[in-house]
Amino acid sequence: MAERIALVDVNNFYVSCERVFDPSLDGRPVVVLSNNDGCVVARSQEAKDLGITTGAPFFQVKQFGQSHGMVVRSSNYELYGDMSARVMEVLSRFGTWQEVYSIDESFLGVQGNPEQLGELASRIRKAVALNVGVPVCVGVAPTKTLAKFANHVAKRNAHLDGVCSMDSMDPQLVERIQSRVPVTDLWGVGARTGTKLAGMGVSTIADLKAADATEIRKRFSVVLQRTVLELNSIACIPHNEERADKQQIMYSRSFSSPVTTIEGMVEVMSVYAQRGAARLLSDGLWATLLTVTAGTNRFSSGEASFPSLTIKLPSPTQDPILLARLAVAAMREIMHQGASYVRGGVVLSGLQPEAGQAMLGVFDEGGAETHVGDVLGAVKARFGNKSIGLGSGGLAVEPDWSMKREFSSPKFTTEWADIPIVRA
DNA sequence: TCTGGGGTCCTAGGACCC
DNA sequence: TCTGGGGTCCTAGGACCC
Repeated sequence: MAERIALVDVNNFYVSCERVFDPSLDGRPVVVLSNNDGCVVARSQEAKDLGITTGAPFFQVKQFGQSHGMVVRSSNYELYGDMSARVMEVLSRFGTWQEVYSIDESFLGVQGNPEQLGELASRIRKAVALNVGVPVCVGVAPTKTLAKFANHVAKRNAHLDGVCSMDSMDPQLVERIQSRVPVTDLWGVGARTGTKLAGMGVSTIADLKAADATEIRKRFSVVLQRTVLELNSIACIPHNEERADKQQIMYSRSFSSPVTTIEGMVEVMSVYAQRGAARLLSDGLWATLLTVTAGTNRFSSGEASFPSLTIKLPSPTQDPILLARLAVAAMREIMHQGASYVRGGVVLSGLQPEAGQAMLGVFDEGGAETHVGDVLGAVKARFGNKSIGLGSGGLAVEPDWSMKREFSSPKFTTEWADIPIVRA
């Protein structure tokens, strides 16, 4: 009985979620766009086959795609978040431990002989398809890095039926594959490191596996050294089943049209700070640092500018009034007269649990304001995000910089009015 | 006309302390 | 004229991930 790690992820997750509720999308090229309908962030296999790349600006591929029958969706994070929770719940039944790694990926602790591991991987796949309706691939190996690699192999070889368990593979075959796959396809090796490695004659996974781990650490970092060890079946990336405590909360968006006035950015900061405060409240956290950022268009000619300012909060807080006021004041300080901003953001960091502050709160003059935050949060939870807000954050009408979502599907699973009706 | 958002971890270097 | 060494904490920046 060997201890192994399975990496399960959903194929083309956002597209697969859309397909569950609209089967007419099956077999067609489908893309899902980023916020503001800016870039392509997810593609169906058919869209990949058309040559549409991740990150492609939508306006550049729109014409071409649509002339090939491509279907476009704006991102529907309410739907994807809910579908993700369902997938993770199903996966949790199969592991001795589970680490949810991203919205569509999870590591699982699994055990068994080679035959049992292969069967388990197939069962996982069937269970998710049956219970949630989305397709997954499963990679099983002794380390996280190799599990990611096995998953990569499962995805690229249709005859494997979405499953690859390294224990059942001929070692020579593994070696052959590793000597063909570029090192930058590996988890943890990006473009920068790839270039530097190429200069040392390391271009495939097999090359990196054969490299001297100590030397790699000297020239790169402990991160890449771990990758080398993991390729050699020495597990050294720890798993944290407990979600590590959040380090920061960021609310940052590009605008659907540029903001050029101080009043405009003041409005943005007020809204964004309140969104950030709402997340602090729901996570039970206080912030001690507040950063505001703005940015001009980095693609247009001329000097781009990205002003930002971090301030230390007078005391740990989650108070939306205080945060909005300080964010607005900070933005007034850094923004340039006459600049045309296409994005803005509020970052809350130096986070600490509110529980530790409960006793101090009694002596804290911010106590009354905090109460307002609770009320705001409760009203929003019950009547929706737009039901109440402070000052310029309480906008009854969408401002013209607010997000564009032209092709959104309904919130099939999280909104009563949007729940699909089935007639038999 | 139009180009995402939200994170993590590691390292180097400076400030400060004894 | 000589000008330590070890430690911690913080921050900025780099690299990576999905």
